[in-house]
Amino acid sequence: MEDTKIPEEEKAARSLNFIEEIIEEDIRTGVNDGRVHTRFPPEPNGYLHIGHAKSICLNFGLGKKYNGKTNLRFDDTNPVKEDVEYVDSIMEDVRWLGFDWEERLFYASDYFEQLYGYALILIRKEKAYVCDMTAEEIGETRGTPTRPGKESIYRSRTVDENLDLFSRMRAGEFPDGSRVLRAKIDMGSPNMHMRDPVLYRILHAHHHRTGDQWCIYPMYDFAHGQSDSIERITHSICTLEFEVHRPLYDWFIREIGIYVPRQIEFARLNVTYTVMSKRKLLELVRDGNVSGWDDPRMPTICGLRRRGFTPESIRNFAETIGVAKRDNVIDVSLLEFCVREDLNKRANRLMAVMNPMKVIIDNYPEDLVEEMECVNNPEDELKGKRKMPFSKTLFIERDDFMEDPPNKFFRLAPGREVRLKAAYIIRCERAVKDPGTGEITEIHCTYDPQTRSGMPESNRKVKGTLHWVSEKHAIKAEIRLYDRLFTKENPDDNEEGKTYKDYLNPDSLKVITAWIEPAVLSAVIEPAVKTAGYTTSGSSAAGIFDKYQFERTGYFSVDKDSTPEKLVFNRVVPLKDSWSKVEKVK
RNA sequence: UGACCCAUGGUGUAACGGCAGCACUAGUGAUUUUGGUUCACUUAGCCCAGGUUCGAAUCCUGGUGGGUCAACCA
Repeated sequence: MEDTKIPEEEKAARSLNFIEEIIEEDIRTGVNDGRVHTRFPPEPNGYLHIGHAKSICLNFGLGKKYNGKTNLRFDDTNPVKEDVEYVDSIMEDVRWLGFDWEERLFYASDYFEQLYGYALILIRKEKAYVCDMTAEEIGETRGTPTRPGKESIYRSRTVDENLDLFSRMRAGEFPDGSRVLRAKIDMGSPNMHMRDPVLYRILHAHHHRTGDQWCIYPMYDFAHGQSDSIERITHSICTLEFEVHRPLYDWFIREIGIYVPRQIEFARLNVTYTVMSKRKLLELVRDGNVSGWDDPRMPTICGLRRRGFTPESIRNFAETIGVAKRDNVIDVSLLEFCVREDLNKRANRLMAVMNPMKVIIDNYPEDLVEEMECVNNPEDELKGKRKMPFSKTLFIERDDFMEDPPNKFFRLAPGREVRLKAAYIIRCERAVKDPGTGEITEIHCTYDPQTRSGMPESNRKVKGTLHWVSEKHAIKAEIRLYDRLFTKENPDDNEEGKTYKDYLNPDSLKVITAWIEPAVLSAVIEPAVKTAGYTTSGSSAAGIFDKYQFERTGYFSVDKDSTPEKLVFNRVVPLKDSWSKVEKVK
């Protein structure tokens, strides 16, 4: 049996994604002397989202796997859209995900002078020229995907004239939009990107790093590949929409005559019930549909962090979804699975009642308080135990009682027995109703003193086990119950005249007050709320971001809005609930 | 009606010309002091048509379907 199993495992271990295959082939054939060097190249014009996380895990993961390096490089060639606010948040997010670029933090703007030199090379080779057409004219003469473009009348300028004009562009002699530097390639190319693309535009704008040093800025195509080359990147991994740019990427490298990196494209991530485009995410923030970039309903990394996702769960998610070239939409339930899987083994349990129903134990002494011992985490003995006060008046969930229950209902009902977890078996004697509304106000039960947890009698078979809190000991806390932001699997797939906003889920946030066992105070208040200064960094403020499983309910994370007076929890994800399915069937 | 890319259960991803596997989801059952976890099982797949081959998910050709590209954005 063993010898059939081993090859199977080896086979599985050898199962590579197409990028790893390319890399291993390159290593095998000695390309770049077997060196592997990747980079993650965000533009600092927005917050990172789960799609970027896929790219981060991919790039840094490859660097690690093949004993190589991974750079963080900000693609900051458009000063009008970029800002240090984004630079900072991006670095925080990458670090939080667990990756380290070491001393290799770079900016495309570091290379502006070098890039300018490369442009000069192309001009001298008669491969680039200054064009005086307006943006509109350039657009009109570019043609369409099915129709070739027309050559610019400035295409035939002499090298000297181009050199002169380009240096004067740099010197600031011309207003924005008056001239550009263009590559001289092929206006008839079936690939639009090869139709004399713009290399430099005039932009009298303040840059977050170079200040007012420059008034001409390179375009993405002219900056990205060359930056890769300068950094000796071996495998430049980007998303599919850049596939059509690759001939241009290669053209620049070849014509300038510099180190040759290789661009490889993969399919970007999509997730059900959310949107991923920076524009739409920005709109949601700007229009107040969410509270900010880090709203726990957002697919942003800071949103997921605040929601209570762990870096491990996101890394595992990225690993599980794989990498390929076909378009894909990942079921959000896989993300939820990944965080449950992680939190199940690390989150301590606590009892919390979300929707309280008063239970009075009629035969329990009036003022007695017993300390019940609870296991903190059944998956991890090392997490130890805690004490929980038990008294005559308790709260259980309203949902855990039914006056006239169906067959499959395993919880409390008149005449039925149920176990209070870590405490006693109780029996429901009667329910008291408000004579006016008919609403049940309290339930009277009796307990069996011989069934305290640990006693021999406690092993008696009962159908259900409930969580509970002692009324006078419970701590009130605000709980934010989050659900998916959209009601539609693909909000971008909108019918007649609707937009993605028409599918916003009105119930994506419900705020309630819950009653939590007092252990939550020592667990949370002490380290968290008493710690001065909360930050969103996730590392500096112990307590904030701490995660618990509220028994039978879900996983919850301490929100940064918590104060010494009021605890706030975010629901990361509910527990799987096979009872709700049974209920739905009927 | 151009160029390029893609096509395997509901979703995602394997297979390197030799029995289509894994994960999520869904369903069934067992265990359980969480209707959680864990465990077992079930349903369900190679876009179509030709060709090459002893043998095709895999190679070739042609369809079909989907995606990308016409910012002085990245």
